[in-house]
Amino acid sequence: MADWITPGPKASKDGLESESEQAGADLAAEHSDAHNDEAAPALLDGADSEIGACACSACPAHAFSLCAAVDKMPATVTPLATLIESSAQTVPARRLICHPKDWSEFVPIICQGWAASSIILADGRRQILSFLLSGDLVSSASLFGSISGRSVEAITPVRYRKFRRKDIKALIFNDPDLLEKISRIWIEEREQADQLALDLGRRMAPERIARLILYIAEKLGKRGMMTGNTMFFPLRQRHIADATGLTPVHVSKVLSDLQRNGVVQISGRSLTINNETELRIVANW
Amino acid sequence: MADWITPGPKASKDGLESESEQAGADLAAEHSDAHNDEAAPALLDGADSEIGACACSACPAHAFSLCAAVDKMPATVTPLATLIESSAQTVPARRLICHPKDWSEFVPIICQGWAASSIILADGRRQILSFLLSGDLVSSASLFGSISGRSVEAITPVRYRKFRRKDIKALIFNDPDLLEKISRIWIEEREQADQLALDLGRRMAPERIARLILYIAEKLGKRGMMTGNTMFFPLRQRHIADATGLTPVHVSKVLSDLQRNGVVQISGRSLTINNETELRIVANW
DNA sequence: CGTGATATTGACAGGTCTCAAGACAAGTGG
DNA sequence: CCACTTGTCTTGAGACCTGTCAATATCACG
Repeated sequence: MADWITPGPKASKDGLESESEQAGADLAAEHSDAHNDEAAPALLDGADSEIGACACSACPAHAFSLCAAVDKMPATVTPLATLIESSAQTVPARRLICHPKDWSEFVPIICQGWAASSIILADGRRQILSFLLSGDLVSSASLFGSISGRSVEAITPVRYRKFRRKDIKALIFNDPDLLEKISRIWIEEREQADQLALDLGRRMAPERIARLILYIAEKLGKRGMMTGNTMFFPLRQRHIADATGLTPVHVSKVLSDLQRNGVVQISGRSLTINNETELRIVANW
Repeated sequence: MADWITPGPKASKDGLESESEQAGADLAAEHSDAHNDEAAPALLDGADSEIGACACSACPAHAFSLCAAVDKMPATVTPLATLIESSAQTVPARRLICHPKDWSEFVPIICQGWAASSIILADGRRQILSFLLSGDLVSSASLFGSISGRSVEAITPVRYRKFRRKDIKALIFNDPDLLEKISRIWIEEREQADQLALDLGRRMAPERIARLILYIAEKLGKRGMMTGNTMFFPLRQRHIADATGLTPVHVSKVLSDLQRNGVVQISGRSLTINNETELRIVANW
């Protein structure tokens, strides 16, 4: 054995194995609905109705996502029914939406709720690569080929769809407009991956956390999901830790600092940016 | 000011501003040539000859890269001459190939030598996102739109080309085979970006460095640029530091450990993996 | 021989991790 | 209604990994 190398940090023992529902899951759903009140409530409970009609027209992120293009597609090209593995499925919080080995044929798209895409090592270390909101693909790369080793976990209760990659791919290759749109998503995704590497490699803990908050606020803002400086914020400190390469304990200390100094305020599952200027200074943004 | 936050680490003072040639640049070129002896030497000095003929046919990474497709393209689609901004250019080591604001119109491709693609902050902190070898694009995303804030720096003397994005893009959109090939590059790139985030966020220094060495060895192996367990290794410890999110001082200590324990051996600009099993244990690979 | 870049080494400091204990909220079963 | 569990958050003490600073050596180069 390599006993002269320094041992790695112990993996967090907060496993994913528990199937019990988390506290606050209902609150999360409620809050999420409050922000997406244009979604037809009928679609939420009767998940398996209407295979033919794409529910994406009710998706708040309609304009950003692939669903829009699928929606506009004349059914003559490919019958829509074959594009959709099943109608939207709903899973409770903390459930895995995609297992690391589950990428062979289908591409999931988040319809509603928050999810996290991450890599999990055998020893339990985990790195969250991105948070997914309504209309988000896990990665645009997943449209073209199976990506391995990625897990997708629901943070709030999540409604999602799975598309058959083969069909989606054919659709994209035959539609220059769609391809153009995908390539823009691709560039944006690449940009975000680069920034993540920069954050993890070269920034201190308060900087990383402040940037994560600002990034999420911006993302929510684009979807009209900010009310003033307040946003629905279902992330556990463990999620923040796994996204920023820190430990939950340290995240707690940094967030306490931020709140003690009146920069942000977190209560329940909502976060308010009280002093955006200061937050940007901390974030070096 | 935010005097209650912990200050960030001082940026490394090893700036890029110096224009003097580094020691060992010629050695690097020599060595590189030794590994790429199938490249016609005439192309190396007479860089501006033969605009019409694509020199990529001599590129050792021919099969991996976009150049192959461009090469096969019938000239009737787009005259090759218009695809190429200028014939291959050669820059000495430590020169910037692409400035952060220089991505408006052209896409660089490395023909020969080693380069590093990185993000550099105003305070000097730098994160290397990838090392580029012959045939490598900086990022496949750059084919579709300008990416901002990325710098590309020559590590050895580098020969490269710039393609006009508009033309390349048209080429790709009209050739399904090429698009398929690009999408495979994309997936691979995404995979590597994910692994980088995992490395930076969740691995210890020896793990990161060992993985970097193994990754480079694998990359060189695919190009037939390994001789046994020995490879040309022009990276300065500063490059390793900037790629792994560490400081040059700490990289030196970890590498010293690795060499003291007979895992690897570095002399001059070449690196030998003496004990691959042990290196993989350290790398957790 | 002075200069600049690089690499090595040691002492020290500091950011983050580990471990532990406790508080709190929510759900469960008695 | 009350124990009990589970998950989350907070706080403190101490350890450790890595960064900072400094001195020195080497090498290439002009």
